Amino acid sequence: MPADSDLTDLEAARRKKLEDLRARGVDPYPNDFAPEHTAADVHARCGSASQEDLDGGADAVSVAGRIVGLRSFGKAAFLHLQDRSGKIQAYVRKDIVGADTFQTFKAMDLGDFAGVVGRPFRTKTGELSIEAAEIRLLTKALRPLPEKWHGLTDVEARYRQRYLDLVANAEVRETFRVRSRIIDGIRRFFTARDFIEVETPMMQPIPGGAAARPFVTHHNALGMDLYLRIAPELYLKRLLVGGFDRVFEINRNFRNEGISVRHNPEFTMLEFYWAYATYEHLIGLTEELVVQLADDILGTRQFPYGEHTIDVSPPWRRIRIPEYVADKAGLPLDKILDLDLETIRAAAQALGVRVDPDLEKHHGVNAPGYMLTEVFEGAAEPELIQPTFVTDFPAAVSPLARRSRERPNFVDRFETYVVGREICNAFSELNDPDDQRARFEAQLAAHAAGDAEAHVMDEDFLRALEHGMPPAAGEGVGIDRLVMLFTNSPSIRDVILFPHMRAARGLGPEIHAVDEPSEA
RNA sequence: GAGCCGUUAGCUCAGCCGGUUAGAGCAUCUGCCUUUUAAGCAGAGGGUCCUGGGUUCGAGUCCCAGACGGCUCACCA
Repeated sequence: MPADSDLTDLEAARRKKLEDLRARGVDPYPNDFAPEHTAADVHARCGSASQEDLDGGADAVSVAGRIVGLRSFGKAAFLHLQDRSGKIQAYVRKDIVGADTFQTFKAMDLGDFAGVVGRPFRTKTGELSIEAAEIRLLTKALRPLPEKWHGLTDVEARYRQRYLDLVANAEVRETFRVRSRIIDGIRRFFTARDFIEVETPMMQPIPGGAAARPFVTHHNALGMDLYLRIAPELYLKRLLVGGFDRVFEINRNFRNEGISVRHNPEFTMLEFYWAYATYEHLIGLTEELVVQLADDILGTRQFPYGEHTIDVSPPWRRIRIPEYVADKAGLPLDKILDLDLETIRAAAQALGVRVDPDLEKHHGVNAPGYMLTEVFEGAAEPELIQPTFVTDFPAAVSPLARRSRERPNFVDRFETYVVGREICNAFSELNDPDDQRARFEAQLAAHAAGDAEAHVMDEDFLRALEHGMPPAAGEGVGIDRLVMLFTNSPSIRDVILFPHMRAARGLGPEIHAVDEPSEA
């Protein structure tokens, strides 16, 4: 217990009550009260009942929750209990519960957990309430709740002490309920289509499947470095080789990159692979998935996001990268399709897009493809507000995707954009092991030239492809961004319960690794 | 990583051009109060003004450095 001098007067008052309760033989932390109803149960059961109905003798209910409102008189009080379902008011009278219980009740504060047993009734203002025949202290809270009217608004405190944010802010609770329903809806969507859910390694000896910088950790017993995965792709494809020809995984990816309103170091991805399908099938499936989630969770296909109204009704708009750039820049499409560097450079100029000056150094012969993608993203992303499928990516930026039959410099791939953000990335999968090896080698060359995020060679993956991977299409969906969209949340931190922050002074980590990770 | 902005009581916030003992509401404590719902009435207590330097007769206020946070940009999904 902290020294008295370290306590605020609010904490000291609560500890005094704690000691007084113990002195009177009241356990401030019991675990023998089992509520039979939630607040919502009581409202559902009695919500339509009139005062006369209830006076006719309603059955007693028992509820438990945190005291989030308390209006106390001399010998009676009203309080609101909040549980997972919502709030219910209780009315406590000294002449009903008895002097001893009432004395215990007087030691309860805003923020304590309490259990109430009693019959529902209506107050004279009409609010459904429980007339307490019994009230129990279930947990004494030693620190006060945030202010009842303004709640907790300090963003730093909201993220660092999410538990207080959840207690104080109903819309935050709702956001995370929606998140849960989205993930549940995705599971049901895929299992209904005969996909099986799998879990592949989060710690990988070779970080593959995406272009990103990984976190490194170290396994002491094996004496080897492991990487937190940046994507599950190469493992899920191994499962296609193994005969699981419809698989999905919902799990975390980790990328050692910047933090922003759209980026958290760990984020949740849905990835799924569907054998004998193409990216065209995935376009239809993606529309179906999002529409079903919108119908089930929001009950509408038009909903607000910031200043926009998003409409997910299919079919969604489609844009082909070469056509878009040629058209916007007023340059010939055939030159773009040939990946003519000077034409693409002219397009960047015409569209006012600044391209990475190291592109050519890093990517060599692949540079035109990278540059075209940058030009497109720079020019188009801000206007991709309604759901849009962007197709015809250059093969150079898609080392795991199948080449387009009509446009061999391009691949059968799409990204889905909503509100200027990528939320899906999908393609027909490359299953030609020799082409895959050549693509890896181009990535290795880019890495050697200075691209820290280039893919690395994975010989076992190539060996698996040599055993034969069925033709397939695969897709990744950023769950956090989908939840942002559905909950009208401006920051990814609003949809991640415990987003990453710098260590707070005095509350930072005190554990240090015994074995330091070896130098990468 | 860069620029801009912020940090005052448990919470939400005032605090003017640098000038008495840093304020308010809620919360807390004491008293009264058996249908309130931001309950009410009367009184009281509560501060590392983010941290460390500096300027000044005097710093919450001005300057410098740092910590943490927000926004924008960069990287990226």
